Amino acid sequence: MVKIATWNVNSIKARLPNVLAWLTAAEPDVVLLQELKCQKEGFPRLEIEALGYHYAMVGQKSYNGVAVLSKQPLEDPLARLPGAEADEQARYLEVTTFGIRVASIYLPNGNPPDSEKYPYKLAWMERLRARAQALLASERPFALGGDYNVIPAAEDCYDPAAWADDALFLPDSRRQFHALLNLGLTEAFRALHPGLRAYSYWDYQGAAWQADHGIRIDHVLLSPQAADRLVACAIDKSPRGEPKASDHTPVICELAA
DNA sequence: ATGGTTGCCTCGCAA
Repeated sequence: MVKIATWNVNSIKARLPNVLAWLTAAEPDVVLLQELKCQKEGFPRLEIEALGYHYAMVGQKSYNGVAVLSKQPLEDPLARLPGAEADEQARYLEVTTFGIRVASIYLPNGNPPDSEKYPYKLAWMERLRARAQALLASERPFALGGDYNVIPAAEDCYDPAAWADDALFLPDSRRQFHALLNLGLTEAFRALHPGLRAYSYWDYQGAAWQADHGIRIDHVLLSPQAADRLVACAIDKSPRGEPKASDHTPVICELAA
């Protein structure tokens, strides 16, 4: 069994005690982290390695930044999403571990939709689709996990009307997300829990956590060869209720060995 | 009701 988790930690430095406590309790084999908000030298590698994890990361000052932690070594890192060589935003890291190709994804937020940020988001999603297509041709198991900044459907949102004009829920965002799935990928949580209302993000503002005003935007997409091994997928709400929590909580899936 | 929360490390921006 391989336990793969994804978690947007909203600053690895601010979140370090929470992250270390959760790794110790949940014991995931592979962890995809997003929004590190630091460069390589600021990454708390000693503390992570002390828990038995190898790691790879791509950093950026103050914004973005993604990492992969694994109980086994990481091979063949790809530190950027192909298709825009001038793009300096640290939002993509792909490695091989446990014999599985995994990517940690921090998809652009895209707000406000009338700014240049929205076309950047859609173009980034098109690049991701092209990358997924190339990976599918390998016919090997892979998992693309992270903060997709997309609410796939109305049932993934406490109040769809409140999000109607948001870049996370606009039709073009959802269309592009479903185009990705339609390549033949399996969205692990929804595949195992059709119709279940569950969220992975609650805004810091307006007591959203206490009111359960959440959205489900953190996803793990599996290739057919990985989906055949999928035995469980869950959202672990407990870290969101801790002091100094990230606004996101981990999503975990288990693949048979 | 144009509010409110968090993190970065600037005096605003991004989420």
